[in-house]
Amino acid sequence: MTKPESLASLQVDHNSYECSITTDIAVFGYVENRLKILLTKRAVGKYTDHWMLPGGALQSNETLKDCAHKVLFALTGFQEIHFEQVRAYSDVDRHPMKRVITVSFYALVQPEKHPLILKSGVEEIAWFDLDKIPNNLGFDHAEIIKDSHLFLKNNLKDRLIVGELLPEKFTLPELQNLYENILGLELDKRNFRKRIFQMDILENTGEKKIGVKGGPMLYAYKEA
Amino acid sequence: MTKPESLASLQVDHNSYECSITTDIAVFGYVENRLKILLTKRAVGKYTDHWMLPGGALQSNETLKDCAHKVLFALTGFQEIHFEQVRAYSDVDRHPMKRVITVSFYALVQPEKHPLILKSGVEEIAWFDLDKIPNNLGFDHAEIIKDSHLFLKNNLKDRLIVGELLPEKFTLPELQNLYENILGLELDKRNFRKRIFQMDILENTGEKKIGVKGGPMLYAYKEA
DNA sequence: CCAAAAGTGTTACGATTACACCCATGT
DNA sequence: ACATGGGTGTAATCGTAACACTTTTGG
Repeated sequence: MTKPESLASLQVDHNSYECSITTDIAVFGYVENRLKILLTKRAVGKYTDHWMLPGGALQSNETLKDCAHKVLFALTGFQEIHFEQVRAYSDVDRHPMKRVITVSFYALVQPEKHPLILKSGVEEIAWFDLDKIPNNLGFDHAEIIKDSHLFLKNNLKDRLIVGELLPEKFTLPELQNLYENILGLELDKRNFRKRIFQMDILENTGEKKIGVKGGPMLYAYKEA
Repeated sequence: MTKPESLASLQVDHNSYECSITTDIAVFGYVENRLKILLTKRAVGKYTDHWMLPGGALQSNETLKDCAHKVLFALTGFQEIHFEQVRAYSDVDRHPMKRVITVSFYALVQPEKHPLILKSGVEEIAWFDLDKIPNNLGFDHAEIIKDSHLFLKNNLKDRLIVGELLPEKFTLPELQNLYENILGLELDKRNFRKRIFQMDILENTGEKKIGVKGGPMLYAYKEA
């Protein structure tokens, strides 16, 4: 015999338990030859004196991805960013005020294209080196960052989703340094070039980057 | 100037929008030398005449994983199953009655250890061959199954998480067949054995499986 | 002109693939 | 006894990793 009340609770109806949902976004950027993550201090709420990921509440008329777009725009002004869902976090006590479940996303942006401005409700905003993250982040955001970084690493193995992190035209040493930053290891120059060229995704622009010794060629992603 | 109302809505407080949450579970099993998935027909609710994944509503005092355990136990009696989170689904109209977000999990079980019984609230329950899934599943469960199967395939590449799908002692041809079913391709017998033995995770029990021609050796996962 | 960084090929190694016969068992 | 499936090794190929010098440019 199964308890009838436990079965009733399985079913979604108008009396079902409901819960607030947020999205938190791990935005990675590549600044000063280092992979960074975007953190904010918020003007209101519980964790006003803690750095945390941009994040905010889901509304009734939007998907989680919509919500991520909205939230990031409201807190940073960033628009037309590509997101990938990472996972959901549901510890009962993860939010100090009430039960809140969060779904995390990651995004890759070029900081040069997206200057940091203080939107209202945001007290501070800054890029943090991945190994210099404050150790008193709000909520479970340290764990979310760890998971998102791992996700990014794993995605790098297969595809080359790094486009968003670099300017339109970039040099191969810049791309290699980015890979090394994401993966946290050093790569052989010649083998790296071989691999990238084999992928057949870059186009030599014919231009050289000036102001850099050696005069490296500038590449861009192929059309089509 | 940012609109103040959009910012207010970001913050989680006592007036925040709340929404029902469910977990749906893709339970894979290995029956009659085929990889299968467990589907149910429910006695109540919107989709009574559709097959669907076991799933149910999150309560206030449980994590998503807790919920998955509870739901699967209530609908099948299965206990002590290992779950992995796959992803969240949040289309606004994915549930016909009201807004419901679901987080999917996958699990691997041995059907022999978990005979199918009809628990109350369940009208039918059965293992379905992955390529013979009814085409009118409830909700977005077809998509969830597709994603979960992909997740399983990808996990197989690295680790050997297949333990739960086989009895304690099994033969190498059985293991190979399982791999072939999950991956959907044929593997070379000798190369497969080489790979598995290199992993150094199996222990030869010294016994032979009887009732099978050729007299195959039985293996078990190593301790420690 | 010197220092610093970019660019370029080849070889060695390990991993993966392809492939065919004998042996053990159940019927 | 025979048919069915289990078990075994080697050679060829491919992908990956190791490695040093020349060229270009800025200072």
